[in-house]
Amino acid sequence: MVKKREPFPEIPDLYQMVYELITYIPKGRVSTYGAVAEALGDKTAARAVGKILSENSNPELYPCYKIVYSDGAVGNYRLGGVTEKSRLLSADGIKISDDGIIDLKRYFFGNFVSDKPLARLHEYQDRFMPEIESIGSAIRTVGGVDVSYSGDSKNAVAVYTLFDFKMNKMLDYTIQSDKICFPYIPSYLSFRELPILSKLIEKAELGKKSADVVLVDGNGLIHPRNSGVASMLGAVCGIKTIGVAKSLLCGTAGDDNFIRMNNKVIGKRITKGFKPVFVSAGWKTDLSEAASIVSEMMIRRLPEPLRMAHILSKSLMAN
DNA sequence: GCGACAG
DNA sequence: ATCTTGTCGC
Repeated sequence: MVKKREPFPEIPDLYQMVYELITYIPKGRVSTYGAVAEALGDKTAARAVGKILSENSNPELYPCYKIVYSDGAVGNYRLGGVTEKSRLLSADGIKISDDGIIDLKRYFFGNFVSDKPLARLHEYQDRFMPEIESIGSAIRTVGGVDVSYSGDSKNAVAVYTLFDFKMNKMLDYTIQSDKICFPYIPSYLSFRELPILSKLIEKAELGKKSADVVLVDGNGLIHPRNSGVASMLGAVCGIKTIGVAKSLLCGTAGDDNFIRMNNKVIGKRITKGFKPVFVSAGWKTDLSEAASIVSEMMIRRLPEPLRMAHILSKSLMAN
């Protein structure tokens, strides 16, 4: 099994797929957010399905009122709330009990035809193997990349800061804006942010503003399939990366601050008087040097390259 | 019932 | 990450 440098998989248009899938729910039946997510290939995307349906711009064509909670509760509806959603369902002949529950045994439809694109991405992550090794030569510069989103989450600005490692001072930065076409789904962050981030890295390299190693706002090895955005970004761009996350995606922090999953160390919790951050090796770095680089550059909670990238991208997005 | 699965 | 149409398990 080839574990690296496979071509990056095609990123599906989940928005369009969700809208099309729900048109196949027969009249008088309902489905659930989880069932639609399963048709996409991963039930954990249920919440993303909800978010996508909440942005439905054509309720005449796409009957999102037919999607209810997994316990049979009617659930939310942007255009008129639960009252309107219940009215539409009743008009289809669906009985709703006094406590607002639909009998899913009777009305449920889940037999969607789909090629399950998320399952394909999941498999790609399963095959992906991060290269973990020592950085080797001395670090002179460290970069930080972060992405900020517009209110509707359709556009984003990413910033790559270039820092002098020893001085912990910013030397330069690079900006990239882009449309965002993939929703946020836990453990699938790569597919949302890699397009904009890889463009950003390329632009920084062309401008001679790239660093020896790049801190990424997200995880590397701390990931259910050890395939966080930091690792994938490193592999795609051929750069050394380190993951720095503000909350723990998976695994458990021990008293020794190491994060373990299935008895393997996948990262480290770093606490320097602030709320902790969770560091993991991304691509062609290892945990101990990752932790020491991050720790040395922490004046505040986030290491300076990331803190500045965050501040810059947020302020640029505002304008 | 409440909290969790990066951003 | 913004500004909230989920689901499951502890």
